[in-house]
Amino acid sequence: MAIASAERKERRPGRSRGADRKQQIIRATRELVAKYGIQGTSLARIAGAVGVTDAALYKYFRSKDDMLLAAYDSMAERVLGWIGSFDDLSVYDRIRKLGESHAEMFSKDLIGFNGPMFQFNVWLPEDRIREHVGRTHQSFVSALVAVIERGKREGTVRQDADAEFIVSELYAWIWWEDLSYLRGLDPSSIERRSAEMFGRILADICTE
Amino acid sequence: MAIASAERKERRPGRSRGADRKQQIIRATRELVAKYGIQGTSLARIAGAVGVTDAALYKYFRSKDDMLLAAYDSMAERVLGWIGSFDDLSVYDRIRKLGESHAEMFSKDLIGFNGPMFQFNVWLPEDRIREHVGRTHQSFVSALVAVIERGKREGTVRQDADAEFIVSELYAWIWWEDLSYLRGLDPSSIERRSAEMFGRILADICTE
Amino acid sequence: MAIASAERKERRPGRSRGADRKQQIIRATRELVAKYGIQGTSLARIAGAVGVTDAALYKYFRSKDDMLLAAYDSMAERVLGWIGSFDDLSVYDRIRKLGESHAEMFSKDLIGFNGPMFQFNVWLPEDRIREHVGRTHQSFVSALVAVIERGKREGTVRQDADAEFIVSELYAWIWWEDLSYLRGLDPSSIERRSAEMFGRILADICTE
Amino acid sequence: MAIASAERKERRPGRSRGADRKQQIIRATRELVAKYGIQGTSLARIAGAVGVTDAALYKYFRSKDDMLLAAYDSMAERVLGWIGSFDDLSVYDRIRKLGESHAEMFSKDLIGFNGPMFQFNVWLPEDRIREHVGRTHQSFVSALVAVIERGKREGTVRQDADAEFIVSELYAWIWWEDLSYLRGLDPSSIERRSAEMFGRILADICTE
DNA sequence: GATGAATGAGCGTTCATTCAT
DNA sequence: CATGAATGAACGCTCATTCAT
Repeated sequence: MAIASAERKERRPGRSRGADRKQQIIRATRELVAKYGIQGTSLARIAGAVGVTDAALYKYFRSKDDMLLAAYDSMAERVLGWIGSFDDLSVYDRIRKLGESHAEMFSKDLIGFNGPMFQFNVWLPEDRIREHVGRTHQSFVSALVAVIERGKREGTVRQDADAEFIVSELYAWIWWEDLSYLRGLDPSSIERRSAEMFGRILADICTE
Repeated sequence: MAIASAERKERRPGRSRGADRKQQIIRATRELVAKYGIQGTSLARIAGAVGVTDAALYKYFRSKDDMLLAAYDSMAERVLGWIGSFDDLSVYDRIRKLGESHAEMFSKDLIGFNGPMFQFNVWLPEDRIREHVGRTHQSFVSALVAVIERGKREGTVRQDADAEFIVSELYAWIWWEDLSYLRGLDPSSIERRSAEMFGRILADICTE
Repeated sequence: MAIASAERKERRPGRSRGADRKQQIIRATRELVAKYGIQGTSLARIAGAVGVTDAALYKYFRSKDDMLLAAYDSMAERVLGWIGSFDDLSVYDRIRKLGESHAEMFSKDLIGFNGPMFQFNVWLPEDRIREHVGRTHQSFVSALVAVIERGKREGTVRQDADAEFIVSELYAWIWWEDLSYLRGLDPSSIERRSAEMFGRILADICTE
Repeated sequence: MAIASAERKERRPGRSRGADRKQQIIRATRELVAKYGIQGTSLARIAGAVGVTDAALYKYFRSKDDMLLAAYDSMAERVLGWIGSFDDLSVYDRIRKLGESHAEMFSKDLIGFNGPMFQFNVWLPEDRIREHVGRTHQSFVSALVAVIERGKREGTVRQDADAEFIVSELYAWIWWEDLSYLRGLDPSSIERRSAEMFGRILADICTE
C-alpha cells in the first residue's frame, strides 16, 4: 500500500500526486469494506491504511459516503469494462469469453471486488448509496441485454431468445459463483459446477 | 408471531411477559437488520422498537451478539422447517412443492426473512456471527443433499444425478430469487422467470 | 460459600434463616472488596456470590452503602475483640501476645480482613463510609491508648512512656505488616523483620 | 507544574497545547484519584477538570488505563528523584536529609501525591495497573537498598546493618507518616512522632 | 423471602466531521 | 497538502435502585 506511493515519488510533471492519493483512498476503502463491511469501514481505518490523518481524507472527498461511492464506482467501472470487452468477437463467442473470464476477474478477487461488491449490493438503508447502487446495477443489466439483442440481430444468438430472461440466468449464475467463493467453498468444485451451469446457458442461446 | 403476543396482551394488564419479550426482541432485531443492516441495528433501535430501555434488553440476552444470533436462528429454523416439510410426498413432488413455496415463504418476506437473512449471509468480519452463519448454512446444504439422495434411493430422482450439483443449482436459483426481490424487481416478471429456472432444475432430476 | 447455608438448612427453631443470609452477604461483600476494591464490588457480584438476585439484597440492607458498612463493621468487631483479648494477663504480656497474634489474625487473612480493611482505610470520597471508618479507627486508637495507660498504672509499662507515641509506633508496625503481606512479600522475611520491629517497641515500654 | 501551563496560556489565545494538555490530563487524573479513588475517576470527570470533552482525551491517551498509569508514573518519577537527591552528601547525611524532606515532598501533598499514591498502592484487581505498580514499587526498594549498601562501603553506615531490614523500617515509617496525614491527624503531633521514629532508624545505622 | 421486569444515569470508547494552522 | 485539536452524538454495556407480584 505504502509502496505504490513511494514508487511514484519521482512524479511525472503534469501528474499531480493528489490523484494518486485519491486512488489510494479508494482502494483502501474497497479492501476495508471487504474485511469489515460498509459500516465497519471507519474513517480512522481508511486513514490508517492510507497513512494519513482522518482529517486529511476530507481534502479528497467531501464525506465518507463519497468515499464509499467512489469505491463502488471503481468496481462498477470494472464491470462495465468487462461487459464491453471482446467486442471484436461474435456475440456468442463474446458471451462465452465473458463466462470464462468472470471468476478470475471478479469472484476470486475476494478483497478487491467480490467482497466489497456484495456488501454494496445487499445494502439496505434507503440512502444515497442504496439508490446509486440500484441505478448502476440496472445499467449493467441493460448493457447485457443490449449485447444479447445485438447477438440476435447478428444471428449468433437464437432469434426467439428472451434477452431479459437470459440476463436473469446469467445473474443467477454470477451471484452463485460470487457467493460460493465468498462463502469459502472449494474452488475446484465451484469451477466444475460453474462451467456446467454456464454451459447450459450458452446451449440455450446458441443458434442451430 | 405477532398474533401470539397480541392475544396474550389482554390476559392481564401490565403483567409479566418473559418469553414473549424475548420473541419481541428477536422479531424487532430481525426487522431492524432488514432496514438498517447488522451494524445499523443498535441496541437503542431494538429497545425503541420493543418499547423498553437498552438496559432492559440485557435481562433477556447477555449481549447484542446473542440477540443477533437468536434473530438469525429464528430464521434458520424456518429454513429447516421448510426443507423438512412435505415429507409425506415423493421426493420429486416434494422438491416441486418446495420450489413453489419458496418465494412466498422467504423471498417475498423482505423484512421478516429475505432482507435480514442476506445480511447475515454476507457478513464478513471473522467473529462468532460469521462462524455460526457458516456452520448453519452448511447444515442447510447437507439437509438438501440428503433429500436428493433419498429421492435417488426412492426412484423418483434420476440415479445418475449429482446431488451436490443439484443443490448448487437450487442455490443459484434461490439466491437469484432472493436478490431479485431484494433489489426491488417487478414481482410478476420474477415469478415468470423463477418458474422457468426452477422448471429446468426439475426436468434435470426427473426420471424419464 | 453455598456450603454454609446448606449445612444450616436443618435450622434451629428460634434461629431465623434471615440472619444467616445477612452474614452471607456481609462475608461475600468483604471478599469481593478484597478482590475488586470497594467500587468494584457491585450488587450483581454480591448477589451472584450469595446466590440470589440483586433485588433480594434489599430485603436485608437498605442500600449498597449499608452492606459495605456492615462488612466494615464485621471487621472492626474483630479488631476490637483482638484489642480486648488477653485481659487476664499483665498489660506487658498482653501487648506481647497481641503482637504475636496480629499477623495470624489480620495480616495473613488477605481476603477476609487485610485486603478489604485497607480498602476502607484509604477510602477517600467524603461520604458516610469515610466518616464512619474515621470514627471507628479513632476508637481503636483510644482503646489501645487505654490499655497502655492501664499498664502504666499497673506497673508493667514504663511510667514515662508516651502512650500515644507507643500507639503510633504500634500502628507503624501494624500497617507495615499488613501492607507487606498485601504486596505479596515473602512471608518468612516479613515474620523475621516484624518480630524485630515489634521487639523494639516492647523493649521501649518494658519497665527495667 | 501548574506554573508552566499558566505561563504558556498567555502565549497565544486559543493556540495549540499538545504536551501541555497531556500534563494537564495527568495532573487532573492525579487529583481526581485523590478525591474519588481510582474507579471514581471517570473520563467525564477528567475531561471536565481539563475543560474538554471525553472524546478529546483520546487524542492524548489511548485508554483510561494509560491515563492512570501516566498519572502514577508522574508520581513514581518524583519518588525516584527524591531517592536520588542529595547524592553529593555522605550516605548518612543523605538519609537524614531524605527523612527531613519526606513529609514536605510527599505526605503533606495530599491531593498531589499522598492520596493518589496510596490508592495505587492498595489497588487490588489483577490487571496492568496492579502489575505496573508492583514492579515500580520494587524498584523503589532496590534503589533504597543500593543507597544503604553504598553507605556501608563508604563507611558512614554501620557494616553489620541489614540493608533490607533498614528499608523495611524506613517503609514502616513512610507509610505511617503518609497514612497519618491521609487520615487527617494533627500535623504537629505527626511531626513530633515522625521525627522520633526516624531518629531511631538513624541511630540504628550510624557508625560509632 | 425472593423474583422478574424495568429504569435512568453513567461507564469507557468510537464515530464522522470541522476548523485554524 | 496535511495536521492537531476538538466536538456532539452514538455505541454496547453495567450500575444501584424500585416495585408489583
